[in-house]
Amino acid sequence: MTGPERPRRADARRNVEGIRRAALDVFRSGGLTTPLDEVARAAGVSKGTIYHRFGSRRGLIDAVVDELVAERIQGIIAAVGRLDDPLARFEEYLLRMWLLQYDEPAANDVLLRAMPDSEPLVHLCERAQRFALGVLTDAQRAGAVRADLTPEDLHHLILERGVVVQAGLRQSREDYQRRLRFLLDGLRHVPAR
Amino acid sequence: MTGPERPRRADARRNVEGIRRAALDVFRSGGLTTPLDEVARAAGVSKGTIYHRFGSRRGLIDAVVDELVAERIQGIIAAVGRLDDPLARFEEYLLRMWLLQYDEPAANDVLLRAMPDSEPLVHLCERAQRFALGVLTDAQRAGAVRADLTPEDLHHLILERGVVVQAGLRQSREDYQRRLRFLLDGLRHVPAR
DNA sequence: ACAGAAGTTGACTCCATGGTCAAGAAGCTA
DNA sequence: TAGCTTCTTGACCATGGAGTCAACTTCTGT
Repeated sequence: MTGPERPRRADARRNVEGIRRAALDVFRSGGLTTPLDEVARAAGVSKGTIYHRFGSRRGLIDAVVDELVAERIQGIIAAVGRLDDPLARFEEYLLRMWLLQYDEPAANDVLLRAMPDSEPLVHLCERAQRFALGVLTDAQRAGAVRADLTPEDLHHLILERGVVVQAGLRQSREDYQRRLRFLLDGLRHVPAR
Repeated sequence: MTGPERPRRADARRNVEGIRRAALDVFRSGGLTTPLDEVARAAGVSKGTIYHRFGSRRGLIDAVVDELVAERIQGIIAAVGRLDDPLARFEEYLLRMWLLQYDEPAANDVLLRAMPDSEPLVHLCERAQRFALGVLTDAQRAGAVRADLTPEDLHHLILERGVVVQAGLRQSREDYQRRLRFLLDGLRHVPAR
């Protein structure tokens, strides 16, 4: 759609790259809502330049989201895809998604808010969701996961973790992980009690 | 400590009462962080009056917190206290706290932020926590709840729900409740698997 | 080395919110 | 009802972040 991009001036190219780097850095540690002034400062550039180059906050996010999260999620899908046991696949998928959320504040923002109109993101999320659906139904068919768990539940469980992490209730990674275990146990098939 | 309160003028008394009512109303539906202008509007009074009468946002909250949440929490403690079965007590306590959070956004704010220096609140929270500890250890002694669940976990599980509800991920009360079930099931004693 | 295009800047506007205070309004008492 | 005191008001200050733009700076091709 966009024409053959007439070449930009050298300093412009340099800046765009610098801003991308800075954004990755800043967003990774502070989430997608970090003030753009900070990105600007980190890139040694003025806020105006960011707007000039990327149009808006969202533009910048779109330009960076792939490297920021998409790769990680694809990595998870790939890794889980390599497993055989249905229950292991199910639990590993959730666990890895949840830990990604803990490790990268930005991942939540992506999963939570940036979605509505970032094309590549929507695509990615759909893909993940489709994958999750497969994992879930397999695990249920194998009798490893409770039957009343719906795909929406799964989706919700992930969003929920995002919110929790984002809120910054102090908890060490170990505690976080231990508590995820509680959750997972609650999702397993309940033999008649 | 405060002297015998020389009587206030009639309009002042009327306003204080009106503001309290309005605050209850507004905070109930919007949480404790709702702009005070809204409270003022609802009370048919100017923002300045609120500050004059209550000193600060926190002052207003303190003046209202009891009627807003304290009673509800005490109600829960009382109701659960009447139950006998340890597991039922445990689950009922959590369930009711969680539903309270769903039903009243303000409850979260109370549990989450207002705490640090509101005396009555601190007191109440301590009481609830002590109660929860009893419920937990009883349930664990009875072998109904997993042994590796700590009191901190319990506390955290409640805060967590608060955050989730506050974030306003759309979910009907039914879905919310159904998902709580997953959580509770994950907390039960796990017979050797 | 210069003209003109491309790029950058930072001060500016806007908006929302918390909180303050001098001036004016209203209640109370004699 | 006058006069004193208590109250209320709403305009005002401060903060902090989003986004804009006219003026200035830096490239680049000739």
